[in-house]
Amino acid sequence: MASSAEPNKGVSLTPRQRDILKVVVQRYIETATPVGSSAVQAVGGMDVSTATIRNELGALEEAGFLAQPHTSAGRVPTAQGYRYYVEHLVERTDLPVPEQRMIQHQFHQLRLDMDQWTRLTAAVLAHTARAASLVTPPHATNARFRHLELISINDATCLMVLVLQDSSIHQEMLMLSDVVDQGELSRVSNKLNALVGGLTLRDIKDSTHPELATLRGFEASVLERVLLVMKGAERRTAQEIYRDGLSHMLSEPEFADVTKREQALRLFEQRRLLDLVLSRMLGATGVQIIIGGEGSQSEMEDFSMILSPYGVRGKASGVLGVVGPTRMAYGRSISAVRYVTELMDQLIQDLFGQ
Amino acid sequence: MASSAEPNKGVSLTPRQRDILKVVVQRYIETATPVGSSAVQAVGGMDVSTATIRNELGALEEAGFLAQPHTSAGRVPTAQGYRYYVEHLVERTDLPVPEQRMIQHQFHQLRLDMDQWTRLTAAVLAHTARAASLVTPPHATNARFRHLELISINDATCLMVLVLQDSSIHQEMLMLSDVVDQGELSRVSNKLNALVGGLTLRDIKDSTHPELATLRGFEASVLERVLLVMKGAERRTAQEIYRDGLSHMLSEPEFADVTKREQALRLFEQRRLLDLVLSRMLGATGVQIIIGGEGSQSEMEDFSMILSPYGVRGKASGVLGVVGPTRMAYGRSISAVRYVTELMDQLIQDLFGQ
DNA sequence: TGTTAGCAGTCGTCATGATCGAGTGCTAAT
DNA sequence: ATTAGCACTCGATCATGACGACTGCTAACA
Repeated sequence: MASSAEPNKGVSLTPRQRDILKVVVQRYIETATPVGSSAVQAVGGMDVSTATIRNELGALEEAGFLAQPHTSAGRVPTAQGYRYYVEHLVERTDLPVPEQRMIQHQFHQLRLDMDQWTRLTAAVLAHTARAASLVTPPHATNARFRHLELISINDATCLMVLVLQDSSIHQEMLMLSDVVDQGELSRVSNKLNALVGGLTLRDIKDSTHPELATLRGFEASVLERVLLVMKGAERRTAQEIYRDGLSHMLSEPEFADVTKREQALRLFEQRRLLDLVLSRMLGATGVQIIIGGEGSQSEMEDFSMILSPYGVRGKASGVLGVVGPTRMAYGRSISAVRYVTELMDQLIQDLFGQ
Repeated sequence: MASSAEPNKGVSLTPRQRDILKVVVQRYIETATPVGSSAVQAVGGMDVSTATIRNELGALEEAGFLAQPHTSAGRVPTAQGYRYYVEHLVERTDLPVPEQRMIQHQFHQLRLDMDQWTRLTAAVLAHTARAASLVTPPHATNARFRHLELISINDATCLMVLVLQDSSIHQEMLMLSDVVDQGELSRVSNKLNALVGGLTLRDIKDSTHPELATLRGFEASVLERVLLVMKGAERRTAQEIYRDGLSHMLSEPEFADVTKREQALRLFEQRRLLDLVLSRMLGATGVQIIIGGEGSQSEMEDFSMILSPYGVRGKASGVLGVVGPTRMAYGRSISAVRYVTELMDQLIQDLFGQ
């Protein structure tokens, strides 16, 4: 299920230490306040004394799983502590069946286009995980030409609508150097449809079709633009990242602080960083958990992400997941991401599966 | 420029009172702290004593333009005070020319589709006004059929792509009851294109064309779906409201409070209320200023909006503007909204103008 | 009559300091 | 290995009082 950036060192925790670590993490996730030895005893139903627990807590801190904000405070999980928790300790529960039903219902209820569909996914995910969600629309990794339409807007402009095999739609305004009327536009688009219909970017470039080489000025420039768009469609994670549930994240107590809040908003509004992380996910398998921005920019230090690629690899796939503070409800979020991923896999399989 | 929900009663302020009110509002917008008599004297360069100013402040409070948070605090503008300010007192400056240049540059630099265009508008507006921005993509009030394309996805599904005259693109999945191959789909779309191309919703309904009445099962159901989509395109403010610059708003001091922050996020995330306000704007002319949610839901009590319709009325128009706390920088925001509106008017005129 | 100086009074803000208690680590006994 | 006990640390809370930013009012003044 989870990636492991670091192999968690030569750690071998005793069963009791694992119990204690689990209680500390769960309790801290719940209350957002440092967890002391007596709380562990009470909540965890331990039948050892607080002193023993204190010793164990000390050991866990020594090993790097816990930290103390200040001398007389309880313990707080470190990134490594969370990592161990999600890998070995968290219970992998399924979403309650009624909730599954409700979600399925929402998807089947509406006839949707891809964008609305993606938006709905983001909303459902945010609501279910009670966290901020991210979803990229599904798209193919190999752009394959499906259909081109050129529509005259005015004397100097036309609208180019390009549909790819993954049913993604790309539109662009074309500035014309000469006046070209709709009849001519239709002729050009028909010709190109016939010539490159069903081909991938590579196919087109490698094509030895005699007519391709002899395209005239305007036709050639349209094709060039088409190739550019197809290239863009392959490279980009997505035209847009759909987001929802920001309010869930910002009502967490860690964001009472102004600077923390601004950090969160920057992370969420700037496309740059998200693009980076999400596009990396496209190559992965299964639910990935990134804690404290492991490996990537320091801007994500205090955030965790639970992400998963979805769809049919190559044909129509995207990434979905949730973001939150490192102290996020991993259990619930993982369940939600996993379930929604499976659902999307299913839906896309039905549409694009061979 | 501005709408006036209330005709500002029988108010006649003396010149001095207007000066003082102006200083109080400007100063409060700047510092977010109540403004006292001595501050008015210092900032406003008044050559009367603080005592006199106090008298005037009392009068302004009496008249409903100012309020006191508590006995020994300075004055704070009321909604009515802001209203008077934006109607009579605010200086209508233009955006500095270098800034205008930068904005123009951004728009001309990129070849864009409508959605990217709208997104850029939101970003520019947020950045210029240093506030949260809202933009709806331009669309025609009378949906006019332009082009239909049906694309087979699999045996039971096809993708319907509908382009309207305003160059808005609408896509939808169609579930087929029978297997229909691409050839048949093309035949149907060609037929419909020929039949209803260039017509409005009304035209189509009123049409007496003999072939329209004799459409068979599948063809009829496609047309029906087309009409549904066109209807939807007319009614909705927009498929999507583009938002940006939320971080600007949330870093205002009034949103340090958790409940205020959640109120802001609800306002921004929920489409319902925004839809309502924005669609009302489509019928208006010029920059509209809504202070403290005047007239509408109480959920907007502490917020102001500066909105403006843009585009070519009927052919391709939308709404853009900014949102902020009632204590927002009206001057700058108004300039920004006005300038961006003019720019968009220009751009759309170039594209769709007769 | 409009303006102003002066003054008593209100009330939030801030720094101070005492108290409380949650939680620790250590030690010595079991 | 576990545990009871204890001294200690340190943030959170709260009352206190000084401060000062305001006010409104009154009485004198131009």
